[in-house]
Parts: sequence; structure tokens; C-alpha cells
Amino acid sequence: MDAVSSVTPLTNCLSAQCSFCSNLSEPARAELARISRVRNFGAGETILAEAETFEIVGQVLSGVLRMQKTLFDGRQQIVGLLMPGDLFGHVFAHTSHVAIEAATEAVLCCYHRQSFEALFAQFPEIEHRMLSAVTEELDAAQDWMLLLATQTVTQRVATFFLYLRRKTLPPDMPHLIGPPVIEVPICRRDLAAYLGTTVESVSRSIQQMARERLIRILDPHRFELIDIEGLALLSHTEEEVCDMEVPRSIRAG
Amino acid sequence: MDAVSSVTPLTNCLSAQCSFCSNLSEPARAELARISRVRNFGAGETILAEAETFEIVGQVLSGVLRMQKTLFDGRQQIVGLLMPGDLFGHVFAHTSHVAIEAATEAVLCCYHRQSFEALFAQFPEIEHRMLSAVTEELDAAQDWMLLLATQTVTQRVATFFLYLRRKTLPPDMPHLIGPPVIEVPICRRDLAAYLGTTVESVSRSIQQMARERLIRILDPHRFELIDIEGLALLSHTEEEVCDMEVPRSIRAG
DNA sequence: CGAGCAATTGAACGCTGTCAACCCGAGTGG
DNA sequence: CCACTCGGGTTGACAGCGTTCAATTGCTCG
Repeated sequence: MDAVSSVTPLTNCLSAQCSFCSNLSEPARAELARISRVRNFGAGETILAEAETFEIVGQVLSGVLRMQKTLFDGRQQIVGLLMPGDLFGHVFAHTSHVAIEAATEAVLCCYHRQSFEALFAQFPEIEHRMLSAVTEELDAAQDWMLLLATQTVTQRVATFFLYLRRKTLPPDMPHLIGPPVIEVPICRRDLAAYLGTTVESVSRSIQQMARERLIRILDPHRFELIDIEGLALLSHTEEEVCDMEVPRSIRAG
Repeated sequence: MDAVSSVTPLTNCLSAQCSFCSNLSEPARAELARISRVRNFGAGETILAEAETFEIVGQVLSGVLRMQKTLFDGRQQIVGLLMPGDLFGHVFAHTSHVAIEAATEAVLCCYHRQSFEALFAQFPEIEHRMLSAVTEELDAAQDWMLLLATQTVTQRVATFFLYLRRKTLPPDMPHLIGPPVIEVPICRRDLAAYLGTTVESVSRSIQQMARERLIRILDPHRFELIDIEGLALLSHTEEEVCDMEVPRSIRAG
């Protein structure tokens, strides 16, 4: 990520990492690059405080951000993780009640919100992509609502692991070279806050999944997904294994 | 609602009920009205099936719609309720994995998705409002994630009642004429699916809140909110009562 | 009047939050 | 080199909320 942070501002969003800028017309990209600014954040730093008007929008180049809400009693709930390629911030003067913090060291491509919005008139395609991005985020939020409302903690962990696999290991690389290894980029506390549970329950679920040979624990943040189908069955999001006739009895949740 | 359904298609969206069309320029409103079509749905009817490409978008004029996801085992989770004034459907060819059904009799103002999108080029203000609407929906979804992840069932019911009060009883009418009465427009089954729990738990929570004199049950769908502050305290969304010094001990959840 | 549905109530089990203790590696200072 | 501290992670015991299963009530409709 040092390589990324040393990219000059004028070319940063033309890099292959910037999925938002790709597929845009050349002049739109140039304008975006002109008003963009690359910023680095250390783990734990606050990008945007809660109940604060978003004055910047942008995209994650590397690292992980967490969108979180803090309750009166100090408990925190993570309502979304932002991985490389994801957009953050809201257009228009909408004050969102989420805080955005760096869960790890992070490099961001930032725009001033108003300058960004000003480009909408000139390049409607930018607003189109923004609308698409927010719509996708809404879909993801609704999926997560389903997870929080209906799944057990173990199922949530399985779902999250499979999500990480999809996110970080694109399917174009067939996993004929053994079970895939995922890296959980956040600590147990954040993981629990994201899954709507406690660190203890997360730990118990992970250890249980390891005992059932669904995963193998390499270290506290890296796991080998031994039994993908078992995980998918457990997750019930049916992934690509929905046409199986449920051969084995449902494992104890 | 019979009055609404008899409105002619050409003028329906110029009615005061259509918050989406208001504040738009005259030509934009005219174009929207031209391609709009009012449709009626009976309770339980499906507007859009799950995993189906949205071919229509529109707005609720009266009644309540539910956005829901169905699990493999038949359980259903409601990820959002659509009340009069709310927009439904997704722009662009985005296939969302939610079904939209009428929870009650409903009257909708519908547009063909592609005709609607075609207006974006001519009237960017329409796309602006669409972007704002989706952003608001995302905020609501994140709020609901917090509710599902951190609150007890009783707290969720209290939060939902206060939400209904805000939604249906605008604050410009001071409630000096006694405690407000809310009407829950959906059955217990839908309520439970929305709150991420079961009908039994919902029923127990409601009865408990009645025993504690927080509410009074007029009939299974109408409740008098006797102790608004107590409800807000219970809900912990701190509503407008966040500056109180928590005078009474926290009630048993 | 009976069927059927919505809603409520009761009892028992189980998942999960809470509290507590423990393990372990990293950093620190003597 | 060792003792100490600190934070992250794991494990255990236990109580409580909530789901599940079951039965009951009340209402509508045929």
C-alpha cells in the first residue's frame, strides 16, 4: 500500500484499482482526477464523525473502513464495511447518522462533496454511477438485515466468510489449488459489532466451525475454508450450491 | 381511497399526495404525469416477484407495501415497509432480490422503468430526487439494522410505534388533545417479520407494554400511546427526549 | 353452527449475552 | 534476560430472553 500512497493525485483515480472511474468517459475521468485528493488514514482514525454533514465523498483504494453507529450506552454497531473499490459518503447535504472510521490503515481517494456534485450537471454519467452505487449499497444493507434478523451467530460467521471469499478471491481463479484461504481484515471486536453479537459468541462460533472441519484456523485472522459446501449449507444463502438435495441433515446451528 | 383510485391518470401525480412530483418543475411534472399510470392492488397481491428485474417504478399513493425476502424454508423477512409517499422499485436494470407485495389494499402511481429513466437526460432534477430517495432509504435500512442487531423485541415494538406516530401524526398538530392513537396497518405476522421475531413474541411484548401502562390496547390494530416518554426511553432512539436526566430506573426490557 | 384465521397465553428448551478467568504475544523497563 | 503490563483472543459457567410447540379465545365467513 506504500506504492499506492505515493501515486500522484493527478493520476491516482486512473489506476486500475479505481472501479468507479473506469468505464467513465475520458473527460469525466480527467475532471474527477483533477478534483481528487489521496489521503492516508491510520487504523482507528475517524474519517467522518456521526451526525456530521458529509463534506467529502470518495472511494477506498486500500484498507477497510467501517460505517458504524454508536448507542447511548457506548455499544457500537457496524452497519457496513467499506473495502477497496467501495464508495463512501453521501451526495447532497444529507446528514447521515453514521460515523466512518478506518478499521485498518487505509488509503482513500477523496473529493469535496460540492465539487463532486457540481460535476453532475456536466457529466450525468457520474450521477448515474453514484445512483447505481447507492442502490447496490441498499441491496447489501437489506441482505444484512436478513442476516441479522434470521440467522444464528454461527450462520452469520459462515455467511461473512463466504462473503469475504467472493470479495477477495474472484471466481476467475478456480480453486483447484486447494481450499481457499481468507483473511479477516478486522479485529474480533469489529467482527462482533458487524455481525450483531459479542466477541465471545464470535469466538465460540469460529472454534465450533473448526471442530466440525468446516474451516481450519491458520491464525486468528486467517482461515482455510475446507468445506465450502458445508459452509454454504450452513449459511443458507445457498450460494451456488442451491440445487443439492440437502443430502446430510442440517448441522446443529 | 376510493376517491384516489378514481383520479384520472393524467392528473394523479399532481395531487398533493405525490411528494415526489411536488417541487419538480412544471414540464417535468407534466412529462411524469404523461407516462404515469394508476393501479390498484388488493391485500396480498404481488407487485414484483423476488429476483425479478424491476420493470416498473413508482410511488405509493395509499395503502402499505412490504419489501420482503423469502428464505428457503419459507420464513419471510420484511426489509422495508412502503407507506404513502414512498417510492418503490430500482432504476437501471438492477435485479433486486426483494419481492414487493401489497400488505393492504393499495393504490400506486406506476411508471415504466425505461420510460422513467429516459426522462433523466431531459430532466436531471428527476434523477436528483431519485438519488435522494434511495439515499434516504439506505439510511432507514441502516437504522433498522441497528434495531435488529441491538434491541430486544419489546424495544423494537416501542421503536416501531414511535415511528408510526411520527409517520402518521405530523408534529405540527400538538397532541394537547390527549395521547395520540396509532393504527398499525399490518397484521401480526407481517409485524413480526418486520421486527425480526415471531408473532408470539410480538404479542407478548405488546401485552407487557399495556400492563406497564405505556400503551392502551383499543383493538388489535389500534393503540393509544399513553406514556410517550416511557416509550422513547424504552426505545432508546432518544427521540426528542434525549436531554432528560433519565429520572426513573430503566424498565425491565 | 362449524370452519378457519388472527391473536393471545402457557410451558419448556436452547441460543446467546454476561461475567469471569485464562492464555498468549508484544512492548517496556529494570 | 526476566518480570511486568496490556490488549486481543479464547474458554467456562450461568442466567435470561426468545423461539418453539401447544392450547385457547374471539372473530368472520360460508
